[in-house]
Amino acid sequence: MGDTCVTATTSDEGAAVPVTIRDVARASGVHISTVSRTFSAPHLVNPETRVRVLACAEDLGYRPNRAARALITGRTHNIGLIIADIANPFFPPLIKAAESQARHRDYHVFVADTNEDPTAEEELVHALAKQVDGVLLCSPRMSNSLIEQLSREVPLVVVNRQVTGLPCVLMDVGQGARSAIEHLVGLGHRSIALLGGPRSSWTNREMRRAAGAAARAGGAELTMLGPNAPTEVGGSAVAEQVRRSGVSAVLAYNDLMAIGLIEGLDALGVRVPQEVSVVGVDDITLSRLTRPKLTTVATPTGAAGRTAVDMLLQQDIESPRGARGSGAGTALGVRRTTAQVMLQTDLVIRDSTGPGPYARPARPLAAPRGPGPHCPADPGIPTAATGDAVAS
Amino acid sequence: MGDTCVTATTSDEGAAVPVTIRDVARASGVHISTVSRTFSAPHLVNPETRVRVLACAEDLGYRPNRAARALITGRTHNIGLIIADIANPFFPPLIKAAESQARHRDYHVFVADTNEDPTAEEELVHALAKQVDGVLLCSPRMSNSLIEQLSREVPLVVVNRQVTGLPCVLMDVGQGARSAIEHLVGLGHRSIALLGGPRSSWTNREMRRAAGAAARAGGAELTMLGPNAPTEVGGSAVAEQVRRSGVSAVLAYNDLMAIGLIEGLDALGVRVPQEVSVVGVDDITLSRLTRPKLTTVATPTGAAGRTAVDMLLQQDIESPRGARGSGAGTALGVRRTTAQVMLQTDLVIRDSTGPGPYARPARPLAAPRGPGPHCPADPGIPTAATGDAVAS
DNA sequence: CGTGGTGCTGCAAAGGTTTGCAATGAAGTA
DNA sequence: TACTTCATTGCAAACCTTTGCAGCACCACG
Repeated sequence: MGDTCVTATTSDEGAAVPVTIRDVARASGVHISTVSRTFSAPHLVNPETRVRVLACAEDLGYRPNRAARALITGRTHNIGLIIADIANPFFPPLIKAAESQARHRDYHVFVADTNEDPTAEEELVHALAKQVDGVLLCSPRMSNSLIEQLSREVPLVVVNRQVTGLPCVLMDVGQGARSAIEHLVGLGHRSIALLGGPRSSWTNREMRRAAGAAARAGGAELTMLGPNAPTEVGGSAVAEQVRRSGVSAVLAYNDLMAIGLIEGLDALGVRVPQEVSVVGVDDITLSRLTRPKLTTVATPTGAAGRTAVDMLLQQDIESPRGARGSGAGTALGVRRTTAQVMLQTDLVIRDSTGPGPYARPARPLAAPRGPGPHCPADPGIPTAATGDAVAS
Repeated sequence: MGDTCVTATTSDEGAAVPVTIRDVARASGVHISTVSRTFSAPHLVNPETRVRVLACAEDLGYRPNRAARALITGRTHNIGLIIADIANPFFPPLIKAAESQARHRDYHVFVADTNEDPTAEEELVHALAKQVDGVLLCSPRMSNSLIEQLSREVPLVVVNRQVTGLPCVLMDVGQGARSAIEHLVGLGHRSIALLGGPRSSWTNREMRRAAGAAARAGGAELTMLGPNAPTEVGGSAVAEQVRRSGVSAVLAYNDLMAIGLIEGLDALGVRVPQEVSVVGVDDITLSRLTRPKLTTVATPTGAAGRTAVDMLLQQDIESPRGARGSGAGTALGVRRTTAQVMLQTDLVIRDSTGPGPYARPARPLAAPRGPGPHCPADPGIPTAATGDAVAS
């Protein structure tokens, strides 16, 4: 209704003529198996024949049917990518990196969004299992045991979570949280809040652990607030609570929450960083655009995507699915190699953190020693740990 | 290198035992065709048999192989979604809506990112053609003729572009641009710049056309700047140019550019909206978080995603692919129904626009009549034109 | 008792491709 | 000449599922 305008027309149009391997064989006067080999094992066919077949194929617009190929090879050349929330700007760089890496290996990526719902996650893995060669689970919310169980159905690589026996790509948020707390303590903050994320998040647990330890070591008091939804709304919702708690600094689960919190504090008339300092995690593009610009722990999302794809593909190659010839399920334990890769994080100091109540007046705005300040133009993501960092 | 840590272990683990329809048939003592029917045509099998088969299937963990099914039915129950840039916050809501709509219809969505590259776009359509039942082309950058040609290979629905003979989902950016210009003229601006986007974008052409007409009608001068990359960088890059041009207001191709521009102007010491007013297009979440909050033309992205999926599925149902039985390609023109849906846009007035040089001093901050101001909490997206708005 | 209908199930072909094996012919070796 | 090797190609089975057709048993009706 409303002003929505709908125009409809009908037209005669030629339907797609599916051209198969048989058509190419007929056109080039060879057997279909020769055509097949022209594409999947070119070195086995006579160069002359090959060019003839290729010409015919080109001519007819032939493209191998991946479904049929998958049926017999057991490899679809697709990989699934399960994302907790595609609208969270943390993920797009990871997705892009994974897609590009996959494309280089002649793989396609199936992206699915779970809306942070563990049930949807499980359902999605099942649905994808038969049409992909493996699945990348990004920031999964389901239980470890369920993940392990699902991994028997389809090869899995887990991102942002540690599951024993499964290949994992982790970001060192522990180190990141430590740097952040040290930075805040160095600025003279002694009363700090940790704005927690989803309860079932590995990252969340890791941050609590590391931040707690770092606060103790620095003689600061750490208040745990949460769990919260990892969104701006989740952040702005606790602004009042933060103000009441009387802390002078906050480390948020991610940038989105940090930004939401700053908004919320602003609405309450609390100024950042003059009255409260805020640190985020992820270094999403947005964090460079808000006022004040966000101090945050940069996570190497692109590298994580690439590494995860590499680990998945490597794992796949070792254990080809759908073994042929042998009779009934001869599933004698396949020796599988799993690895865990930990990627470095980096504190990026911008404008949302400032001196706290216990700041030494001598050097007012001095950044603490340790993790040096970064140029905001350079995200400071290490290039280490791309594919070749995967040990066997 | 760096601090990257790699841990590797090997473990014996049971490989996935692929359980097929045959296993279920054997276990439940019926023929495979009965098992097949239990899943795809339950009403054709004896209730008793059905429960027995279902029990066995459940027991064995059987799940139909979609690839094999696709081979014979010609329908994969997947749809492809080709996106110009997944990192552009305009798209995630569209993707989410499309996925959710597809899921309701028992379809899965294959998302792919082209990085705004027309060549990648074409390649992707080809690659997807055989493994999906249809493709949603979102903001395509390739030529109309190429799109038409590809549509003979796989059913297509085009979003944010008008291609005759093909089903299209459009957002009325023309109306949006008009409202924006009228808003600016009403505020007393007479010299306005249009920050153009990619040259090959339909939205871009449409905006130029409508904005030009509206400016003429309002007695304002419109300067065209562009083409530019539809990103923050693209926006900040023209800040200097905008300042030199001496305009008092700018309508940007999208919010990302508008935000980038505001950043750029800020760096040059030009204040928004005091010295220059800026309007964006899309109403991405981000536009509510920047300072100043962005005045923008809200586009109904979610509705577009849902509508596009519906149109694709409807089209698919009419012309099932891979007709069986009939001999060689009997591709006698299939009667296909195409529709074009135009979705309404809406001007959302926030803080990045203010009075211009010719503002009437009487009512200093009065918003112009016409499109009323919106409550920022409510994006003001009309709920019209979801699936059922598709005429046949 | 014969006929027709109905409800359920089995049979077998089909879909497009890959691949182990066998066949062919040519070239090389003894 | 006879035997081996090699490169190239064809043959046919296999992958897993769907579906038109036919068979069967059973019931009702005339």
